[in-house]
Amino acid sequence: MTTPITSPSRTTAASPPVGVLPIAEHQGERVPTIETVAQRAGVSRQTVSNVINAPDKVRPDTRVRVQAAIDELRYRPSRLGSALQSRSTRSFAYRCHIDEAEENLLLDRFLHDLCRAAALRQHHIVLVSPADEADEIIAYDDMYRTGSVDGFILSGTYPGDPRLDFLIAERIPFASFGRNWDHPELGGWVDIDGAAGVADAVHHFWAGGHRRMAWIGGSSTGGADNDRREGFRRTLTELGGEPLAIECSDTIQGAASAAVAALGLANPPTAFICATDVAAVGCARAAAEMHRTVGAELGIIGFDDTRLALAPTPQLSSIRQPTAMVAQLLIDGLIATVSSGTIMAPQMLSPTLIHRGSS
Amino acid sequence: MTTPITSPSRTTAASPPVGVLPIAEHQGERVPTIETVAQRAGVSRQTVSNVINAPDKVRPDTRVRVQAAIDELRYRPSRLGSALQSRSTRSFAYRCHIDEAEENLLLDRFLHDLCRAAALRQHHIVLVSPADEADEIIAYDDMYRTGSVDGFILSGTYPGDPRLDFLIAERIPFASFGRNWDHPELGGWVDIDGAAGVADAVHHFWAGGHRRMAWIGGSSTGGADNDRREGFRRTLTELGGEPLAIECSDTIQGAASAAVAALGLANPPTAFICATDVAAVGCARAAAEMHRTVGAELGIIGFDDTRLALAPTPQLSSIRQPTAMVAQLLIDGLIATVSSGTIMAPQMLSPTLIHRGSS
DNA sequence: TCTCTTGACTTGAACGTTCAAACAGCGTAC
DNA sequence: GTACGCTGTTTGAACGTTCAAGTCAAGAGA
Repeated sequence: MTTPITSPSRTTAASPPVGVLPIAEHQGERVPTIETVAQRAGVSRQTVSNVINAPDKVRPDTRVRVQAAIDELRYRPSRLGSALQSRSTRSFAYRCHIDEAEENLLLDRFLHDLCRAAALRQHHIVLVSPADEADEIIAYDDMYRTGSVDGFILSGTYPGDPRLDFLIAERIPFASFGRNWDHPELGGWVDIDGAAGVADAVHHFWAGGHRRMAWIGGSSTGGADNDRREGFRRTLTELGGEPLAIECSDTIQGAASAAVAALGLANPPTAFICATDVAAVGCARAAAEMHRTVGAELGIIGFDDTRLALAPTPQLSSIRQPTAMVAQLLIDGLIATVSSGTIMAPQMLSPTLIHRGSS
Repeated sequence: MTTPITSPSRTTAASPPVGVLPIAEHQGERVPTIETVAQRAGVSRQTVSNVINAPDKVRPDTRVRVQAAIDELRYRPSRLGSALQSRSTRSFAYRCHIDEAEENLLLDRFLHDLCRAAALRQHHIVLVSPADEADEIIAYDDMYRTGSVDGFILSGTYPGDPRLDFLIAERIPFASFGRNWDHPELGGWVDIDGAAGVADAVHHFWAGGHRRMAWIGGSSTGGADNDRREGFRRTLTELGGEPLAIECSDTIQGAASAAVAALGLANPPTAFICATDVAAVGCARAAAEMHRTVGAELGIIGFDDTRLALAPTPQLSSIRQPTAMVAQLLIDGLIATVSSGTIMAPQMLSPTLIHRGSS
């Protein structure tokens, strides 16, 4: 390469672009349109459109001729043109949940699944990144009114969530990962039965001989956390055990000290069921600090089955949420909402307890 | 609420939507267009357009009249309409990097920063989620040709990265977090001087009396990893020290066992400089296992300054990348590329060593 | 008074698509 | 032999915006 080297600047001020590569469009090369293809194939634009959208309406020989023109010109229909006409952008907005304060490996996975599910249906995910809660609703309103997206995917709903109220009141299409805690009957959501997942874990430990179990979770008032903790309480009480629920900050360190304290009690738990994998890793660390062996005698089960669960030795059992399925159901549900104008039926999915060395 | 409760189904099959909420558009309510506003204000559409895009071209009294109509109707200009006309969607694609195998807290943060930076410039980020590397290029090609986005933001570039070759060859606008390793002089990137960051860490430890330091990093062939490791080697050699570079899998566990092994050597290192926070947490765990106190006598410095660095006790020093700045520069650079047709000038930013208890 | 300029606003056209209606050609039924 | 239907294709219009060109009235300069 003989291009002269532009020495990289180290300043933080934005410097003007240095010209190197001429973008095709700036070179006067026009992107082929449906009209270009039509002329090339000697047909009208509508016939080209039909070849793409309804091939059976076109005589086979015409079809191959048009297809050849499409291939030669590398024509792809403009999403803008069809969006304007069909009044649908084929894209949904999702809030970029990344908050430095919380572990969110699960939502990362969900975001990934969401993209894939959307792509399967020829849709795109557009991110929103509001500064705060009030801004979030403003951003949604703006995106919908400008026609940037057809609807919204939510996650992490909670009792009194203003986003749901807003979207329903404004009659904007949405689908949510997380039930509508206040009015589940309204639908528009897919959720995981967290209480059932925790119940599985309790039964598993009970069958393994554990009689004293502790719940360790965040102090969050979120609906999902309560649901899981209550699942723990109820199930263990039904079995005749005495539930111990411990609140701690949602960090490895916070859970670790809480677990150390619990293990120091007069009648310490022999098994921990955790609201998140973060808390579970904290328990594992506490066990190490107290020189206790994790496994049959000291059980730990996490939640979400993220990569974190694989970090300790032994690896941690965890309750896995079928995020890919959730994503697919939400995308399909939201597409249906957009086209039919009706909210999707609610769906509750069951999580799966993944067994590893810690239980 | 008296709406009849639809019992949530527990099946995994997608069920048809149950109607509850009529979407506004399906009720015959038309979204206001520029024409609606024009009629309401008794002016032509172009005047409305001017009020929005060039207010100084409109007489003040007309302006307030039109603005009142806009407010009353809650009119927002259609992004589709203007995009079609201006041939620009004001959106960029970014690949959803989430791979179950790797820790990516840094890229999460970057994604967040990217959204914010884009929003500041009235742009949106659209996600791509390709199945594999070949699919990635196909997806880019598709998105660009269909006019779904104006350009691409890349991250995690590496020597021989086919994406850069493709985008340059096809003359598609892009900007990359991570230099063009093969042809840095072509520009189009913003990167962090990883070697310089590591050099800072080495100097810091050297000044603190450490003479034997170890580098712990993944076995990745990525450009950034090599750059950082070589920065370590070079700096320590210049100071007269003897560098020890250890390769391990990029997991907490992998780094921990590598660090345990290193600490068991005849002439063990007294400080670890790590390619990622993941590796640094592994070192901290190794120290705990070997009953060594992290701090002045056993130093650890991580990379990326993610939440992970805050998990151990003491918290870990880490080399922080200014991702928000990178995001802003890339967005501005890409916007300039789209409008001018020239690739942005390369920019190298310096990372910052954040001091905490571990060094 | 006539022309020229300026400011304020309007109109036509275009961006790339698809829906709906129109149309041509051909075979079939009465 | 006219009417009808079917198939394959074309044409007009519309989606919502903005650019470019146009109109029209008022003020300035000669």
